[in-house]
Amino acid sequence: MIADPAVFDDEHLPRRLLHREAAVDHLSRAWEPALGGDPAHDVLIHGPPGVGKTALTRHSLQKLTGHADVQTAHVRCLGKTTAGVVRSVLHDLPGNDPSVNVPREDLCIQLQERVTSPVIVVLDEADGLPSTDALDRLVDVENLSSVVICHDPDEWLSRLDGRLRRRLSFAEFGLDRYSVDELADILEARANLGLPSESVTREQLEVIADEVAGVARNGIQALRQAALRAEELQHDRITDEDVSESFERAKRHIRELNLESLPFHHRLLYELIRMGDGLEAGELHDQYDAIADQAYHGREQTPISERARRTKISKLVEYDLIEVEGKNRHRVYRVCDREVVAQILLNHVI
DNA sequence: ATTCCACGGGAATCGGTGGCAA
DNA sequence: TTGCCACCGATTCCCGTGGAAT
Repeated sequence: MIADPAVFDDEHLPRRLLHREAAVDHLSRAWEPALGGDPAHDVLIHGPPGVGKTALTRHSLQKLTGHADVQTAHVRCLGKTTAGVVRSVLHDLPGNDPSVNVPREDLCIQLQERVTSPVIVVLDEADGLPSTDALDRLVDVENLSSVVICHDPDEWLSRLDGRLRRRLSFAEFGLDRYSVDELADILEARANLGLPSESVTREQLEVIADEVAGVARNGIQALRQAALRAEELQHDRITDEDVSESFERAKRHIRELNLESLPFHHRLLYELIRMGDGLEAGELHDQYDAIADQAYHGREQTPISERARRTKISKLVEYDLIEVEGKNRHRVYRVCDREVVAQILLNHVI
């Protein structure tokens, strides 16, 4: 059923971005100076998750670098320190990576030296930065211009000093969620590329677009899951049931990927919570202590303190893997989807 | 009103890595 | 080669907070 799986990857960039013409124009204008070898203008792009901010930027940068001598760096800011951001920019530019123990100030100096012609740096998920210090460092570099991608522009701008705020709000724009029709167009284009012709109807695509409320990323994943289900059940085209089942499957898939990406501590706590099906904090800690020695036996890691467990638990919540009910000592932990299982062996322990 | 208890922020610390100078 | 230093991520320790239980 799926002719080309890559079409449904998060990283896949379509040749043409549908329904983002205005935004593409906006970016081209801001970057126009770079065509003549001058620094581009800074840009602030905002909008809810999954509406194509990153795709838009990557797509437009690709076009730009095709006919202008511009270097680019794409930084995923989430959880990065200032040094981490600068390091990541250096990584994307030509030259060797500085070693891990180079002080922050030296990294900034290296960056100054390395940027001799126009460079555009994308700070993706900039809300994830602890401070705006990283941006301060970047704008200090001559010839370097930035693209800041964030969810809440007001919150972001309020964190900046006047000079930076003016620089960024010069070319600022937001992306909205797609309408059902627009997203259905996007899904149709993907289906044409990745699925055999006529395997999905326009109506089904609209159902998906509607269900995911205009969030392109989720829509594409749902379409993929619908196609996978059709494949498993050997339908020659996607059925309405494949579609209605696809949403839960897409969510589950994302959760499974998230869970597997986490270290052992997290997965062990997750598994305890899953088996407990509604555990109070006290119970959770007791169970952890009871099995810790055996569970960690033969592993590099060692059991962690209660405080550290709380940090892991917050991470599980952040990743939408568990939920918390109640307050204070009566809060209860529960997994969001009991079908999502951590692939660790606990049966011999519990 | 007081006690209890878990949360979560922040500072200190630990362990591993790698450059650099003696 | 060896010792020293700076980095960083992960962890522990300390503690203020706040709502339920007593």
